[in-house]
Amino acid sequence: MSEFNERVYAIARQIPCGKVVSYGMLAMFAGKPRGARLAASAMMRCPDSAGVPCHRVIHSDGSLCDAHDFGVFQRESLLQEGVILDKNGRVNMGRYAWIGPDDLA
DNA sequence: ATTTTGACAAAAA
DNA sequence: ATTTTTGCCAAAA
Repeated sequence: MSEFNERVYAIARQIPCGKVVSYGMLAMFAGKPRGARLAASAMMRCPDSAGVPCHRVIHSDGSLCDAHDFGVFQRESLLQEGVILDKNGRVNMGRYAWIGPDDLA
């Protein structure tokens, strides 16, 4: 597994319940400022064994993922964690965006 | 080796 | 505010 992917998973595991991050931010925390799509590819593997809360990673504009099947799972998971979605089904990033991993602040 | 393909995102329109 | 275009970068075809 690439160094980048490892870091992506390690960081994603730190996302607290009830919070979310964009693929872009996640990529940035993992050291690849322009790797949003790569972070997405990594998440799509979403190793359950690694306990990665892949449903907490969404689009930078607060909208959820387009892939239908995953999108549904993601919406339900977030709602269950108490994340409120606006009438357009989007997350208020100002309120729910995760600040970043411990070893970064 | 070249082209296509994403669970993306910032910029332009 | 919403839709389209452009740029991204690794993996798969």
